[in-house]
Amino acid sequence: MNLPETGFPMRAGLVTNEPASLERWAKAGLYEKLRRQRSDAPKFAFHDGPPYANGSIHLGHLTNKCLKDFVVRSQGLLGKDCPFVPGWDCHGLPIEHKVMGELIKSKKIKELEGLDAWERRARVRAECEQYARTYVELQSSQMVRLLTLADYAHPYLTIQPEFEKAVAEVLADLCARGLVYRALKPVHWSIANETALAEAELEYMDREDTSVFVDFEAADKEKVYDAFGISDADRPGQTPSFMIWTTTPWTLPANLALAVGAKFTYALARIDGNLTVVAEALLERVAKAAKAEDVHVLATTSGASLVGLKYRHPFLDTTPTGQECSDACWTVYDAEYVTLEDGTGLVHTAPGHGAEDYETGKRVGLPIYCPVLGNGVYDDSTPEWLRGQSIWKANDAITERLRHSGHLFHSEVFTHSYPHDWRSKTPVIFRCTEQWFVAIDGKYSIDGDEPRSLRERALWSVDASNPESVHFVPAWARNRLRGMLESRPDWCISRQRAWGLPIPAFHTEDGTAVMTPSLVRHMAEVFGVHGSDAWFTKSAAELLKGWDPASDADLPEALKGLDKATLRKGEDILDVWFESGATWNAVMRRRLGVFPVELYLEGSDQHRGWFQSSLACALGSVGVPPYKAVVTHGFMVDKDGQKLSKSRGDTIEALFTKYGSDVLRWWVASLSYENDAKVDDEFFNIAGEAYRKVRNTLRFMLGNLGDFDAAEMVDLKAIPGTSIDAWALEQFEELSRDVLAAYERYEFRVAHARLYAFCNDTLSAVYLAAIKDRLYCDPKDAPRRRRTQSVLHHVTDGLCRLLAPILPHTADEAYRALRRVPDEDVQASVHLEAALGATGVRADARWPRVMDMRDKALAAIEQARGPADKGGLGIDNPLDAGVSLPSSDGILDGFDPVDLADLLGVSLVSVSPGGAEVVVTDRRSEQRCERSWKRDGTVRPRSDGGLLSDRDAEALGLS
RNA sequence: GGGCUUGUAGCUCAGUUGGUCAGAGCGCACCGCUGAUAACGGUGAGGUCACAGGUUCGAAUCCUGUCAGGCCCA
Repeated sequence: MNLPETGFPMRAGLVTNEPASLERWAKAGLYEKLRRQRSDAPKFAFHDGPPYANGSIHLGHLTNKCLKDFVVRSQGLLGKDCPFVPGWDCHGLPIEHKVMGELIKSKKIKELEGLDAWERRARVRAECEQYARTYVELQSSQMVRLLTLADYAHPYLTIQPEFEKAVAEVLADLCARGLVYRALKPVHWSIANETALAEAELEYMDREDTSVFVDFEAADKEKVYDAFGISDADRPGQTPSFMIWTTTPWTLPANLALAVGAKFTYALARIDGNLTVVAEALLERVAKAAKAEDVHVLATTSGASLVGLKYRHPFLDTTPTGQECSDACWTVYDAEYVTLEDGTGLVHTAPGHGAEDYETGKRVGLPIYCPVLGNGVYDDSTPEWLRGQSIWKANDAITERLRHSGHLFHSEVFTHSYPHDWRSKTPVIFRCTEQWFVAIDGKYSIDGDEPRSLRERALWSVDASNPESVHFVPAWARNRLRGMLESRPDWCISRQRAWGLPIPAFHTEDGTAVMTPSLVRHMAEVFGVHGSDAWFTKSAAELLKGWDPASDADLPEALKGLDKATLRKGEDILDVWFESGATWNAVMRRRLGVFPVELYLEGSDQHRGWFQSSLACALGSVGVPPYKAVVTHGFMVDKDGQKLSKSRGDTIEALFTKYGSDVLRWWVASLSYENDAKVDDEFFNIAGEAYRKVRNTLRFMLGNLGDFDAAEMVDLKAIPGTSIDAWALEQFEELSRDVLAAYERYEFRVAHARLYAFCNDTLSAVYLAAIKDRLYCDPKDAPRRRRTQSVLHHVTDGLCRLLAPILPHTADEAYRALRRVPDEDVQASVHLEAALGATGVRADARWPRVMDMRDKALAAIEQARGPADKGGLGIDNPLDAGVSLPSSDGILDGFDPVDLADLLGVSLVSVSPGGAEVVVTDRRSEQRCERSWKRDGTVRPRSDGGLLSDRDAEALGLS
């Protein structure tokens, strides 16, 4: 008897054995070795999007990191060279915020307060860098433990000088295209610290404010009456007003427009004598608030018919454009954000003091007017009675003024939740500041092509009718990206922080910003050599050594003679999205020398993030999208499909030790990743079960190859097509084709399902069951046994390779077990292999029909198991049965009856050429071979006294 | 509130351009094997295809709306 024997254990012990594999791969230098080995192979350029270097890896990263590794390893399997440089996003507010918090907590902040602004920033940056590097280390080790294959020895970090240089290069390109401009934009502003604040730096606290209902007199009363359809005879002589409600009276000096909702209904009403326009639905509440007694509606009309009407400002005579409401200012517009929640349904709009107001202002062409200085007082553009006054005090002054001039309908004090500066705990305001923008609609031309804007180029690059368009998986991702591109406003790329890449702009003494392409290119070189810290430690003159204003063609004539020493460094840093948007340049184009890249693969949130920022940067810089294909995956949700709570569940380390990476990866491979995936412990357990099944199939095959040497391999393509070995081999080659095709299309779920089904159905249930008899009982060297082992070896080898992208540890373990590689030999690895090629074997074309007959026969055998009164024969063990198979039109001609019997698990099969039905017979009266347990009709006592069949007697050398 | 997206057996999912199936795996139940054994094999039960309308000779598959989720905005 040749029973299975293998060192490949049934129990995986992933918790200890995976780290051993990692160590082995590290010793062998697997990543570098693979690169060398594939140096002449076609390249597959795959680019890692940088996760943020903050915190530990969690479930959300699991899909992303596994899917990426599936790509890397499956491309290797397909014979490609797929270098993969992992990256981290290291700059940005979350880290700076965290670091500042720690500095405050540890009182170290006090040490910094005495320093000058640049020194202080440099110190904070040093802390931030340390913080980021700590998390890069942590995450990197976790990703390694997840068995992902990447150049972890040489990651890209957005804080590396060469990376910073590459980002600045892209910025220089955009400048050269004329896409970068400076303009006003409202931001959260802390008056106490005179600085812009980000969302994360706000604390919402209750605050008491005065809210006012203000009447804005119509500029042309007749037009208002027209809008309400009031006939000439019915028109009152009085001039009607538009009533607004605001909680920030101090922004009224900056009022430039009113907004209404086009689809709402507005009433022209007389409220205690006031003739005013208010949303119909809010009229009652407004009247009640002011305790008005006499309310009478004259007429109603839609918001749409109010659009375009003009009004007079309650206390200003001229707009900031110097005109008297003949321009775009002081007009009623339609805006989507108008609601009937509260107020009057007419919204006071000050583009310099609100985000939505700003958008409206941009849309209809209003100036972005902000009469408030950084320290919170009005500037000289305001009326004398406001000039130099603090806005908080002005609230009262303005309210009083309105009251006296009869514009104040009502005012009341009330408490609401209001944003405060997290450090000074003082209320924050919206204030316009100068920011850097990338123009989305500015046309430019590259290499003399037709001038088109970033938006046009981006839309075209994702347009399905463009033959060179980006490929999207899943297909709807195209629409999602397009929708966002269509509506996105200009990109604000500046931030008022320290932890980031400085925007290399300088300012002349009169405040003019200087940032020419060649100046930025010069600074790119400086960053490349000294890192961006140089911006904080060196003077403008030092930084600009080597840049000659006189020969800078883009510098206005007036500035050509400027003295570099008089320039002041800009204090803005770049939006981190700009940095990650330029990774293709730093990592792929400059470092690896490939552009554009084959594939970007990220979560669906990156439609707004990385996919878009990368596209904008590349189109502006090179004119070509950075990626040829984009794959997106969904998010992790809990068991019930709800958003995953941050505090939930296990740490990633706990998952490693509880299940092992191969099990986690097997689970990820099973996901339809384009949708959201539910996570739960139970699912990992299920994945573990499936993993064990695959493992056991491998183990059984390895066991039966324990005495087989690859040198004994028979010529596979010479195997007769009617043999079950040819069938199995062909099944494997079909599997291989399907799995490789699925890998090529990033359909890991399909590959996963095919592999699992092949192990269970094709192998475990059919082929392995059928060949057991010959493997166990044929003489060791019998041609039939060696032939089967040859196929088994080939299939095992091939299967390991196909599994390798998903189960890197287990596949390698099995691959090495198959070759009996000693532990100390670290070189052999399945991950260096490509998939097996086709052998050219041709299984008989009748096999599908033979398998159909097998199904029928199995059903008949199942039937025969039942007791006699249920039409059965009472046969429990299939080996107690014999089967006669019908072979109409010669379907079974040339097939070996022993193969057929093994395929059915019965003792004997006879072929009946004229038969029509499968006939099962009871063979329990026949002798049973002690060795093979078959009752094949040749069993008789042998010379040693045992009851054996002919085959088994021969195997034992008995007669 | 808007853009994109999901809702098919207890669970995870397949179901191409509307008309042979309402399918697979897991789980569950029952049975076999005991020379893959903390394994292996076989059989079976389970669904008004989220809900409500509509188009059609006919819809899980097309349209509209509702409900419940997800991502990103507002």
